[in-house]
Amino acid sequence: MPVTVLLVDDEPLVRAGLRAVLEAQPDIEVVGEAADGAAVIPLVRRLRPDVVAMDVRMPLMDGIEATRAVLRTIDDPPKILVVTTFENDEYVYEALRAGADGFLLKRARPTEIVHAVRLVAEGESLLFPASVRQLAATHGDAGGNREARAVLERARLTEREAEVLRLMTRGLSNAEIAARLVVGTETVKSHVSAVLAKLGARDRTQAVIAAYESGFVAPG
Amino acid sequence: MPVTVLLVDDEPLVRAGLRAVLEAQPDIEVVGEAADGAAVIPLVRRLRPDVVAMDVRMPLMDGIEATRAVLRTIDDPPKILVVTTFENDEYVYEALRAGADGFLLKRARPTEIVHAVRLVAEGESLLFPASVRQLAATHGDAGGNREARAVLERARLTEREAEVLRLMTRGLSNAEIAARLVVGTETVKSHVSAVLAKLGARDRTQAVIAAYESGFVAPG
DNA sequence: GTTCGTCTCCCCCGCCCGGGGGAGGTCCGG
DNA sequence: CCGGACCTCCCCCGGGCGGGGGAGACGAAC
Repeated sequence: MPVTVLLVDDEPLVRAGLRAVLEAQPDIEVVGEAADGAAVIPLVRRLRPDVVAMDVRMPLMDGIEATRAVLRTIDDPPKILVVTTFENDEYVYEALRAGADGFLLKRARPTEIVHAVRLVAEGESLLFPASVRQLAATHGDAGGNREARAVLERARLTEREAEVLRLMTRGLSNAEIAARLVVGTETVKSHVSAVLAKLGARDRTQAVIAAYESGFVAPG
Repeated sequence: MPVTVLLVDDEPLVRAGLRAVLEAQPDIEVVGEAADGAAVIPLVRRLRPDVVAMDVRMPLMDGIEATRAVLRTIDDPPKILVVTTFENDEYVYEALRAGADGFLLKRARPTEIVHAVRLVAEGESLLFPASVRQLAATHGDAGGNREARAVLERARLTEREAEVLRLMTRGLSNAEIAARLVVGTETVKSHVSAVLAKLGARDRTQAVIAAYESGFVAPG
């Protein structure tokens, strides 16, 4: 069965864009749209979407409030994918606190958008989707770190994946990790790929950054 | 003129190995050997080597003491390249404090050894030579960070290189950095290579790790 | 007993990365 | 005036990396 998505954004253009991108996927179905967070609750009750793509900034009720409302009033709530325009949107931290499962930049490429929807639908948390990892890297606020750590935990790396990530943060290559763990390099590649996917990282460097920024490893 | 090196190690075998590796290079010349730190001062006075490859653990006077002695009593002192067997040798921090310019693991590959000698001879500090970067990553001691930071400063990245490193720590690819700085990707590659060389990093991931471990960038 | 998650390994493939070496430009200081 | 440092760009080249897809083995949970 396909992944069902509810779009919540005050701009019709953005909704149309998201719909076009997502509907192009055979396994994703957009089941509804809303122009404001205030309309979300009844729609979620009726449509029971797997994922809600939620804009942060909306006129009546913003994405943070709407996220809180959904999680508070709906049992077996849908996954919340927060959609934001700006990288340095402090609201994303609010959304994290509110319980959002992932983030998405509006200017993300279609493949990234699709990827993000699938990931959250599968129950994986998107720690550093698209360029939000850059936000984490730039944001000087100390409070943000705690949330990131919590989300990393929710990313639920398996034991082996966590071990591989730890060795990545030591600067080891795939071959070196393989030697250290006494497995084949192909195995390591599998784990590394899993780590990259779960962290929303494009390459091992971004994964290591995510590890530092989230407190998975600490410097010094 | 060639780089002149003085070998200081209590094990003849290690000295022979280092000599063999270094003498194979046309631009490197081993001008002397000593079996203990206690013999270093007069030898340095007489031979005036560019680099002293100094073992840390020696019977009479260890490498840290010898390093302090050399820097204290010799004007225009040679560069000190500390040679150690173990990755987790707390002594390397002592050596850093004492003013050593670089580190070298005995099990490093010949090319790495040669590379390290050339680098310190050129006045570059080896922040994470060979696998000492792994030490920095594992070592939980908070005190170690200050030294690393100091050495990073001594690595003297140019302004442009520092900027490139900063963008690397944001997870950007060479192409993305090029776009950001409005230069060609080949230019970025040059800067990246320079950064890797100065930090003793093998790839951008290790460079980012070094940046975090040294305090060049801080998480959160 | 069957499903599911995890760990393991395999193949193919494109591409970015990093090494090596070279070269022109500016600007500053000796 | 002439180095020297720095920034810029170029070439060639090999290899590691990451994506995609598949598959077998094992133990735990249902």
